[in-house]
Amino acid sequence: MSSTPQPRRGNTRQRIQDVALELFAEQGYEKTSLREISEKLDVTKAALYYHFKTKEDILASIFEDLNRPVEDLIVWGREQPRTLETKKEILARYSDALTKAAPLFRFMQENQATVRDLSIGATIKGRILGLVDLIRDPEAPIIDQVRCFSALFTMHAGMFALKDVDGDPEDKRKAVLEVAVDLVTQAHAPGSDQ
Amino acid sequence: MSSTPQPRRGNTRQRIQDVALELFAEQGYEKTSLREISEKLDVTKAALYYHFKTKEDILASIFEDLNRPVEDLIVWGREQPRTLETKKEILARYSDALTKAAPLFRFMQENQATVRDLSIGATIKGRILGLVDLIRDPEAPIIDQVRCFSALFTMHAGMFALKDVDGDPEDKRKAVLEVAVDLVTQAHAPGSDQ
Amino acid sequence: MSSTPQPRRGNTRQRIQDVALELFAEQGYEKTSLREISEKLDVTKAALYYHFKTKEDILASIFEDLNRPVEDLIVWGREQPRTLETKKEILARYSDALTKAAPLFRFMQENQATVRDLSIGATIKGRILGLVDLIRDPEAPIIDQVRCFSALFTMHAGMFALKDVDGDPEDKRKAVLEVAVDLVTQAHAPGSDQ
Amino acid sequence: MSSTPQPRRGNTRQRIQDVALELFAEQGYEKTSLREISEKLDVTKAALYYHFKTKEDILASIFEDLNRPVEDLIVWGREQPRTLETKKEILARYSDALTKAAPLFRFMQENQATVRDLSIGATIKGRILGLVDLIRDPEAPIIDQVRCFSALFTMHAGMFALKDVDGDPEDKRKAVLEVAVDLVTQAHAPGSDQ
DNA sequence: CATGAATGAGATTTCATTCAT
DNA sequence: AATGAATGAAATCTCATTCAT
Repeated sequence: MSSTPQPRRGNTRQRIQDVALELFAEQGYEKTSLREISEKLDVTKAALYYHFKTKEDILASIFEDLNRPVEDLIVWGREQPRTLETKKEILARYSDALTKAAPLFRFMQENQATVRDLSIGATIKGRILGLVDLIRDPEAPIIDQVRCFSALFTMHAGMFALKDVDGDPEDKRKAVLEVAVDLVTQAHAPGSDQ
Repeated sequence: MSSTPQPRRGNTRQRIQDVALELFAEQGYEKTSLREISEKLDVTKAALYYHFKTKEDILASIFEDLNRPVEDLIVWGREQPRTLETKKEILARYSDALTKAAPLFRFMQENQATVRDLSIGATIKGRILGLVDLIRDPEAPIIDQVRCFSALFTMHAGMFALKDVDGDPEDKRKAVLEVAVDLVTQAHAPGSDQ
Repeated sequence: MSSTPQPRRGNTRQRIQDVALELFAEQGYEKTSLREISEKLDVTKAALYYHFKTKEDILASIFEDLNRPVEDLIVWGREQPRTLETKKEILARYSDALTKAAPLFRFMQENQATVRDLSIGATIKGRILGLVDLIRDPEAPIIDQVRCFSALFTMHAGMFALKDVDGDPEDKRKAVLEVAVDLVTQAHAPGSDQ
Repeated sequence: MSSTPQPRRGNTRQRIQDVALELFAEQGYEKTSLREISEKLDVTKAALYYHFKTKEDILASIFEDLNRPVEDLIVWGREQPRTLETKKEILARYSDALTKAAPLFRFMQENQATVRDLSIGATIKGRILGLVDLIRDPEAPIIDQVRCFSALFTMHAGMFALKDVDGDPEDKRKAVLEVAVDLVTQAHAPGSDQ
């Protein structure tokens, strides 16, 4: 006896987030239906709505949880002197954050159009600009500003685009970080483009 | 009479592609419905099906048309000697191609998850790898390979992410190209990371 | 052969309105689902959406069609001299209109709370006030204004509440009209309440 | 300590009824969800189920409580001689009852379709017929019976429809009552319509 | 006296697609 | 070259209700 009624554990909310992120990252936000999520969790769709107000809310909650380190990083960065050393440290920490929440960032990378007009869209844009502003100098020549953007793109895209290149993941991560650091270093040097 | 230049005559197919691309780029592929497209064109949904077999087919046809220059570029590139000069030329031509079909590439950039499992997904991946392989050396140290990827990411993302930075678009384009060229140049130099 | 595919006649829109009104009047607006309507018509739910944008739109279209006579009556009434004779004629014509579109008016009578915050709510309120203003004199003593309201309520409610009283429907209709006429006559007489 | 008059103590049942009636009257029965009620009370939905068996039961309990005076009135009326004086008194008392439980009666007025097939539907119909039977004479000409119905409709609808007419509420109430009394007086007079 | 967690049923709506005309 | 009418499948979401604790 007591076969079917599984012991409703208190971690359902977390499990929803986990499964949702997994599917969102795999298939995209719109192609992932709540039915799919609930079936994978073996609960009803309505159960999702007990824990989250909307589908969008599920994503928002995931983002808020997993993006915290980046937020903290920005806050930290703003308090530091704007030296090259600081910038390198920021890149290093960011690389770390990206790696730790890889599925979220992969998702954001691959679903920009979708995410753009979700409620988190504005937030995300803000975070990215916040980051860029820690490493670029708005007075610098355009090319140096591009280098700073490029450093971030490289880290973002590098995480996922290098899957097909073989080599140890940690090595690849370091290589990506190094390229980013190079770019920022060049951008930081005065008269960098002569 | 009939001085109003009734612009429908055989060009419906083209108009569908134009409107579709505009909406796909603006809102994303899934959030753009055939109803929306047909309403903007002032035809019925069924008319779309006279010209295209499926929604996906509309996108595929757009891609095929607008991506041709890139395809040609790859073919051309393969016939050239693998010198730094060639690589620079490829980047320059690619920059040009990206600019000329900006909405398409913006769309691809922002809808990766969607595009990935559409029929064009594999094609796209192939094109990108084809491009990368024109400029990177698979025997080179990982960091140089990353630089090559980075050069391409920079051009892709640079097109759209720099909208908020002020400055003349053509200047920005040149700056982006220069950064990409720098990256490839560094990657090309033997012993680039010592 | 040719058994199932019924010859899609061009009157589906009308049939939807008919069935919808019938069910709305019988069960109320909210308790009538689109599933129910479509099943009774032997079409799919989606077919309803080909003809109407929303559930509310179905009701609105019914209202617009069937309420036209009342609208015309108000227009007509406004052009007449504000004599007792005119008022009597208005009541007579209104009684007629109510009878001819009985299900609609029964529905409105019994679903006031629902209808109130549908898009037609404001319209309906306007029509009723338009009617009242044809027969009451805003300068008259309150009691006479009440008599005018009462005349209208009587006709509205009388239509449906008298079902249980036996007698010929046409006789009942005449009796209701007569009571309404009496009320308005009393209200019209100067010094009616001494 | 404990000076703040913690108002929850055994009165939850009452508070549920109050809030429920308020929302039912404002928005209608179906458009008011138990979630809404419980949120407004700052308790959980499950708490409602501790006090009431079903949503319908909440309404039924409200009705039973607030309709008692009407019930008593009917009982009292049945013991009185069927004189005009008695009828007038009944109308006066009914007017009073309607005013005292205005939200309930407004609710019933505006949600007839809903209430009709709830369990209280039959009860309500019974009460109304009970009232009508105190003032009409089933042997009288139809027109006089209509006058009696009309007197009641007038009181019911008058309560809410006159909101837009300006004037002191108590004055309006008296005017409505007077019209009703007039109607019943006319109905009572033998040979009233010659 | 009440909550936290969940369910089953069902609602409205949207979409890509089809096909006779 | 295109339309009018419809469909089947699915999506998101809401609701009244239950029950162990």
